[in-house]
Amino acid sequence: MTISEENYIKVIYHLAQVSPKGVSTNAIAGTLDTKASSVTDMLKKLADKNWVSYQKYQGVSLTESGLQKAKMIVRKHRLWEVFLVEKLGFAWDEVHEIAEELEHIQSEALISKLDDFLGFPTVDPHGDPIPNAKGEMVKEERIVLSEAPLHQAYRFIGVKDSSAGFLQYLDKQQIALGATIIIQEREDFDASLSVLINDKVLSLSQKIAENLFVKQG
Amino acid sequence: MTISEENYIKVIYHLAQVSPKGVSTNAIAGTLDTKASSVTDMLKKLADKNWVSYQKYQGVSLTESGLQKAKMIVRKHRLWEVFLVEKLGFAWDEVHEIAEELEHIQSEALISKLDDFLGFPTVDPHGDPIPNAKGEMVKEERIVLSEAPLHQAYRFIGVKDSSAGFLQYLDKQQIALGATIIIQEREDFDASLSVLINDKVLSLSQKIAENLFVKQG
DNA sequence: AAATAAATTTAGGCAAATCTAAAAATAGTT
DNA sequence: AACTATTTTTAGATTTGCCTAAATTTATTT
Ligand SMILES: [Mn+2]
Ligand SMILES: [Mn+2]
Ligand SMILES: [Mn+2]
Ligand SMILES: [Mn+2]
Repeated sequence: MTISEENYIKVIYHLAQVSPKGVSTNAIAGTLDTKASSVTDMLKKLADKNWVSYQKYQGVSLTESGLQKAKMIVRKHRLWEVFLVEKLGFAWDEVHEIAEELEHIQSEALISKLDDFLGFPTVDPHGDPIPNAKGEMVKEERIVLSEAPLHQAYRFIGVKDSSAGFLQYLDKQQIALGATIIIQEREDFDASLSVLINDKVLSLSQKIAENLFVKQG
Repeated sequence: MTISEENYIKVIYHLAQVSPKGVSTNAIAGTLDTKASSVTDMLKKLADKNWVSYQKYQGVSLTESGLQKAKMIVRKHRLWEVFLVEKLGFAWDEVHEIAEELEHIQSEALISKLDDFLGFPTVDPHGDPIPNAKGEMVKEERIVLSEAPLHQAYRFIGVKDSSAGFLQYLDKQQIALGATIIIQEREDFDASLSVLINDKVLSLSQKIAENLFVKQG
């Protein structure tokens, strides 16, 4: 499998979370910053190799073997992210691009030993689940803060947007994974929230709140 | 710089250690397991980018900037090898191929943090020196055991051949880096050696002895 | 100094991954 | 239902890295 094929498979996997019926050519092109015609070419190739099922004009979805491939790439990506943050001391907003390269290193033995070295982590630095060697992962029950009821204690367990900009904003506000959040008030006008985060009062715009995953307790 | 270009530059660097006047097209083709005509194509490209100086039929040598590039690739290769052995628990005969891929990961910050994490090692698991961020490395004074005088105490500090086969042979004989070696006798007939390694008697063929780097003391 | 052998380069081609421009299919809108 | 806009695919090129076969240059023998 080439690096390019792997990148396509992974993008289709991620986009399929939102569009389970079929991922569009344009959506893939947008994510990979390439042209729709290039995507069409690649989809034919991926279909030939039986990693996606594809019918002209109808979008694609991963086959069982494509799904398995995708999960292994995601597994590698997230394990490397844990390594970069936990062992090398990178900040959580610095690791994505590097992991984007590291995820393509082939060796099975390497990933298995890395997993062991890291203590078999179940989530990456952004709160995303890490598939195990079989592709299984626990999908933690989680909701976005913007839709959570008031006056309940939540724990901040993941980000929806993991762009450097957003992560740096959270750093600046000292909002870190694991923080306790209680919504005190939701403004009718702009849906912004007044929250208590680790006992400090903060105001969060709707844009921010809908990118924070929380769970009860 | 593409992965292919990096592989060529690194091979030219290694071959130049043995042929400082100029590396031949065939030597490169042999090492990279590719055809001479492909090498010629690439040499033109590398010359255009000023990483090698190349004249038809006369072989190539690295330019100053090519040499610097080569050292950085070697640096990455050897640092990753240290990581794989010291942190992940790979054996010294298992790491070369994996490092062959890892050496192409781009991030400067990654290598700098990895170097720090590993405690700024100066040699890799095979005893080869690791260039620092500026490309400087200490070249330890060393000789091959096959040419060393009798009855002196040497320390085993590196291998000339670092193929898995040779390394596994050394493992089997329990000859590890750092071992003390004293030559007791050299056979006239086949130049084989009778040696004392960590106080155990062993017989080494010339083929073995000429692939062991040692230093006095 | 020829003749032969070996090394190297050139010529022409191929596959992967991309692009632009044009054509075709689908979706949305009067 | 017909028209328009959007999405997607096709056609034709380009670049990179590689190949085979043939030509050329350099090295080695007679
Ligand atoms: Mn990637
Ligand atoms: Mn992540
Ligand atoms: Mn390599
Ligand atoms: Mn090594």
